[in-house]
Amino acid sequence: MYLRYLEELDTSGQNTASSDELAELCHTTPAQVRKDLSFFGSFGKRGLGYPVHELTAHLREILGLEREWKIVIVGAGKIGAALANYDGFRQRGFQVIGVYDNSPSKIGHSWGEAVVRDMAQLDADVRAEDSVIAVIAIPSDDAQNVVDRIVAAGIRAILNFAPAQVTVPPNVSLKSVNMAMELEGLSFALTNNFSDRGAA
Amino acid sequence: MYLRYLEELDTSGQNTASSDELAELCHTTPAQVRKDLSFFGSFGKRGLGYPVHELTAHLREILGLEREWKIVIVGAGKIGAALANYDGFRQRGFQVIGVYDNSPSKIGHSWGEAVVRDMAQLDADVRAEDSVIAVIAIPSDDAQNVVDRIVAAGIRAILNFAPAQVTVPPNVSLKSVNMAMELEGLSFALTNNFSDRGAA
DNA sequence: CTAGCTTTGTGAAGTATTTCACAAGCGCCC
DNA sequence: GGGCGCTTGTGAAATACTTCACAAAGCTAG
Repeated sequence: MYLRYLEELDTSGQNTASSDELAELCHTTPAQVRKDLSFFGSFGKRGLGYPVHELTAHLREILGLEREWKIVIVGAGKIGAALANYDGFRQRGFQVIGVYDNSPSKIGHSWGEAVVRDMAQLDADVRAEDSVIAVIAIPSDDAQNVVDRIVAAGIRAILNFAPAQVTVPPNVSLKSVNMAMELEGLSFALTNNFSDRGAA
Repeated sequence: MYLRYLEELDTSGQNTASSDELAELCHTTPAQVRKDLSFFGSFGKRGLGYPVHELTAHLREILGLEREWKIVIVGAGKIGAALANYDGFRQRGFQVIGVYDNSPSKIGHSWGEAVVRDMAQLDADVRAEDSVIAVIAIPSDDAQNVVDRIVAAGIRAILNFAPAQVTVPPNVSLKSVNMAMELEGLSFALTNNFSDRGAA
């Protein structure tokens, strides 16, 4: 989140940003900002603040964003199609290199710029590439099977949109986005007057 | 998350579940399960575990899911269209009652079952309904404007898919899903061998 | 070069969350 | 009905996270 705002400040031409300023942007406290950043190093200048451009570069390095990441989308249903054409990924430097499905009615069909390929090909395609993140957008029932398969194909990071809790070996990173669960969280907040100021 | 697994156990006919069992399903610890549930009441029976069916009902009540929630999707772009037709919402009992956009080329166009209506109508439509959650699926630039507008229209809960940090008054609940940020989290995990076992 | 204003980096203090560990309750069997 | 095995609910201990507060710098101006 810091990176996002720093990039904004950078393009707007601002040279330095204080922890106060970053805190306000990120809805947190100056002390929090300083502790967070100090975990990775000592980037600021006392009396001045943090050098926006340099800190941006440092954070990109820390996050591993210097490397070019590629994405394969698994599942060419509604969500998969939307993600395949979602500009946000490209804008943040993630390149969608393929969309896969195992339904014959979808294979070969082209969606936007991407052509849907057979799941069976995913293995080979992924082994050829390095630095691939898989985005799972398939029905819950198949989720674990497909995940096991792409893990076997050598994928080390998965972003899961299937509303199912999938399990991966400890050397694989997994993040899940469960939209219905988010809605249920909002339902709870409303019902109990919590006014959940949810994370980014 | 407990609710999700309890429903599964319930349909599979299991009558009781111990904290050990729930912990394993949810990738947490038995003590955590017991503390979490005890916050809301004393649902279990010592020596036996938790009554699956009853606890399911309790959790649904706690989460406010007895009420029927309605959803309006704001933005008929790729993400909006996908969400409008996403079955997961319906499956979890959320009813999509409208899709809105302000681009004339999209208004009137029907997407799946929903017809895209003019944003200008949203005010009136929402005031007529109670228990509406807005799902924001528009470009970042407009996000804050649109959010201000629907808040003014009386919406009290927002699920934001725009990759922008929006601000809402304290009596409004907001959750944001930022897909690019999730990917960057995975990038960090991979680059630093963290093997992030991300939340649901 | 010093005084004064600003802002970082960081131990220490203060909160919050998680885990431990065990008494108390429940069901079952004899 | 009493003993036994199991599992909850919960204070207390342990751990994690956030905030405080202040010394150590840097910048500016005179």
